[in-house]
Amino acid sequence: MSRYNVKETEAKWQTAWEQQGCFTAVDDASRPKYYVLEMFPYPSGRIHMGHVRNYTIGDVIARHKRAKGFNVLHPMGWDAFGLPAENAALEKKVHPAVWTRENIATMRGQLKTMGLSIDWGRELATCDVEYYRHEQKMFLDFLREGLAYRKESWVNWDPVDNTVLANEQVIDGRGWRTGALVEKRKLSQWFLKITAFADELLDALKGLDRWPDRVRIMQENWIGRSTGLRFRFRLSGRDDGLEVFTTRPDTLFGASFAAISPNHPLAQELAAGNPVLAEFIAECSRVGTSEEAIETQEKRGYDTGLRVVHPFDESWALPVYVANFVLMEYGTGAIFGCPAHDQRDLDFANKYRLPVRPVVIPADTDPAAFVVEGEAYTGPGVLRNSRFLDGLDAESAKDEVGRRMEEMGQGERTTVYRLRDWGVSRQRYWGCPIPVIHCPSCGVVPVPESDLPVVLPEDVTFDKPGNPLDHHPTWKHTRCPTCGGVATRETDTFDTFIESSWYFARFCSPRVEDQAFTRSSVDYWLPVDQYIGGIEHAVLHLLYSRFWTRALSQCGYMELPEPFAGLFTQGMVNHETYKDARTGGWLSPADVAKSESGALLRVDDGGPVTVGRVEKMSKSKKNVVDPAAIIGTYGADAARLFMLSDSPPERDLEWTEAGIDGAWRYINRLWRMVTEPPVALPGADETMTGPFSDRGNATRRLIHKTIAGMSDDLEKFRFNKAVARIRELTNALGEIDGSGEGEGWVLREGYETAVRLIGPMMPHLAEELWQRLGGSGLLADQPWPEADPALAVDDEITVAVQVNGKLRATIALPRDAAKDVAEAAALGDSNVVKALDGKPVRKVIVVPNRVINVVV
RNA sequence: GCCCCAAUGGCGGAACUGGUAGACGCGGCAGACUCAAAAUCUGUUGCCCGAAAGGGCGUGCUGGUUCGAUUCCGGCUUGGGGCACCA
Repeated sequence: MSRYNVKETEAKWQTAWEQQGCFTAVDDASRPKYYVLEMFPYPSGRIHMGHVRNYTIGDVIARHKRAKGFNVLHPMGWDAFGLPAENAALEKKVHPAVWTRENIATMRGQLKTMGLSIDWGRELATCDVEYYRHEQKMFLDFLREGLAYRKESWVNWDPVDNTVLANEQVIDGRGWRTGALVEKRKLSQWFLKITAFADELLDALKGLDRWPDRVRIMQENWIGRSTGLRFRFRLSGRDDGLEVFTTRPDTLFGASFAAISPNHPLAQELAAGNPVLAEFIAECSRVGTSEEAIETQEKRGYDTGLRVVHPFDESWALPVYVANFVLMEYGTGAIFGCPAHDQRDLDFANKYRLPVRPVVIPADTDPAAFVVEGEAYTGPGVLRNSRFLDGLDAESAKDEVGRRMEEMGQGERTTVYRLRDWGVSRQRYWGCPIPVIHCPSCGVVPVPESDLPVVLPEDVTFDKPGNPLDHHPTWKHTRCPTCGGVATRETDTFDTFIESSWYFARFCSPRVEDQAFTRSSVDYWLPVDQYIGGIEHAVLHLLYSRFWTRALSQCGYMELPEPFAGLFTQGMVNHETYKDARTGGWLSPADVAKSESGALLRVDDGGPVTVGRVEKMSKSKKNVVDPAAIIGTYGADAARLFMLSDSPPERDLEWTEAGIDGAWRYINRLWRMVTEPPVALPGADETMTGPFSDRGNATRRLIHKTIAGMSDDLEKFRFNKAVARIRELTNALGEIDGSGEGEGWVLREGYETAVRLIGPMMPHLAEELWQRLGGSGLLADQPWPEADPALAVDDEITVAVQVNGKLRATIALPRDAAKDVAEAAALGDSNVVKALDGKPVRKVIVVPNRVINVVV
């Protein structure tokens, strides 16, 4: 029995594909294109199982589309700027550039062992000046178009390290390295006007019909377009007013307080003369900048003593609080609180003993008996206790209040968005320099295009906290392009989401030097036909890319409404967790083995191990399996097969030893089957002739059903079903010993089909078997098999017969049998007669080719 | 806190648009081959009653719509993703 030599075989075909330039994409307007793109990896050091899953899925699609005749673009690059490289610099004393480039070299080598059909000639890294110089130009164009501007905004500040912290570096309100209480600081920063496209970004979601619904819903909610009323309260005892925004003007007569954000100018003004309020605002600023931190904290407020006058009742005053749950970024930074109909307002009112007055009463409820205590009522209803609104439904009441406010000139109906402009300044080293100069006399001056690129200097040190660009002896010192005087460069760098907002376009012409991409290449290749990545990018990365595409189009770079026509979001790769039963410390799967009794023990000292939950593979829980080790042992095809088997790709997948073993066994089974057939196969160049044994005919039906089914499965990303189907076919082919009439032919057809169908999933094994079956050329260049429609459907169908919805029998009927024929056959079945027990038949429902339900 | 998603045998999952629940795989059990083991192959395997034929129950919980619900609707529970400076 010969053995399948994975190592040799996989290396052999990888070399063959590379030498023949199989996957090199060439612009060719005469052919239909297909652009497959997986989200490019951050070069963290080594590839992980999430990458293996992502790139396996993408490669199956790319190879399938190639076989279907498309001109496929399938590139790879590196999202190479970012925080981890700077952390490595601090922790391991290695320069971010060195660390990043070494990681890229390692990961490129690892990816190449996966046998992906990638055009490596288009590889790019975003930390290379050849890449980021173009986004500096784009930024200057955005500036010119009014899409970029400066404003003050808040950052997390570590007062010990004197450093700006990312949200993930703030743990329970403290800096991750120093443990110091984090403060909020105001800095002048660059913003991109994504809100200018809010309506477009929202409305265009409808057209993204090959995106998952949940991603579209998440983006819709993120943009958060809502219509409401902006109006002005009169402040008693003051000349100015307080402008608030509400989406519930109907509840105005249920108001019991007004609240402003701690960052509201009025709060700042009052704090100047009020140390207690100043302290309260300072406390609020100690919570981080993230919305999560703000929304989950206990709702607290400070009564300013100010009162606002109810717009429809001069004698009605409401207290004004500074409240920690009011966001300055949304609406006007001030609200009125109606506790009965808003949960946050109710929690607040209960804490500060403010009145709770229901004004929207659900239909069929006695208004006198309707009380709101712990839970706010946010459903529909009829207005009560609301003077001129009484009796109206909530929607009409909103209109009525809006109309009257507009009449009085005290407010206006308006649309607001939850979406905020995109802050792109980062006080970090390892990123693209922002191409502006600060001049003491001219202010902020853009770097002239002729002076681009602004190159990130690599001769920096990390011995002091803060941004190394600030400490660099010469880099930031320059001359003002306008007046020629002494000036300094901006030392902030761009948010790394910028690099990932246009890399898909750069892949279209990655080597062009004087522009970001050629117009003809993006006109041909874009949009990306199928984009694949994790659901964690559902909002930010995808929304920024959609914005960037529009901004580039506005600046004349291209004419493209949407960057990604199709999107697929894959699930995570999980693994069981293990702990040392004595110390409670996490153990890696490699440190744990099953004993003869079946218990899990430590490999090194035989100590007891407790098994924890199945969780996302993470370094902190040590439940990681290294893909390189798996590929080294079982080969890329086994790893790829396991990634596609069992779990549907959008769901989480649990990595198990048993699963990879199963994939490995299947590969060897297929190898043996094709290389050691039970009878000599007819030659590859002979023409197939019948007749065939009954078993042969049945198998041929299955072969063609498998082609049809698998083609459909691949189009719909049902890779787990595709794997099940190919296994079913393999099982059936294994039943044939070749003794029946024409069975040699059936085996040849079956083996060839199976090999071609597994091509996208297990390309190395498929290529090797294709060669051994005498196939011509590379399998990678072969067209996808076509199903014979006459063989792909059954003539006879098993139909279920139910009595009152319960299954009582199954009967065999010809395909598409007439209703009366089906009904007669069903009623004649002995089990059905028995179940009917002589009762009169009231109705018979016949669903052709599926079910017959007899109702008695 | 807010937004989004998921839940089916011992396990991963299948079931097309509301029409035979459990395809395919893993694991288990029994057998073949072997001195033995591994590998491989064959049979069997949702749970309960039954010798069998067959019957009852069963898709996280709970209520509804329907001739018929894993699938649609209402209310929960548990787990996961995102929340604007992780990528």
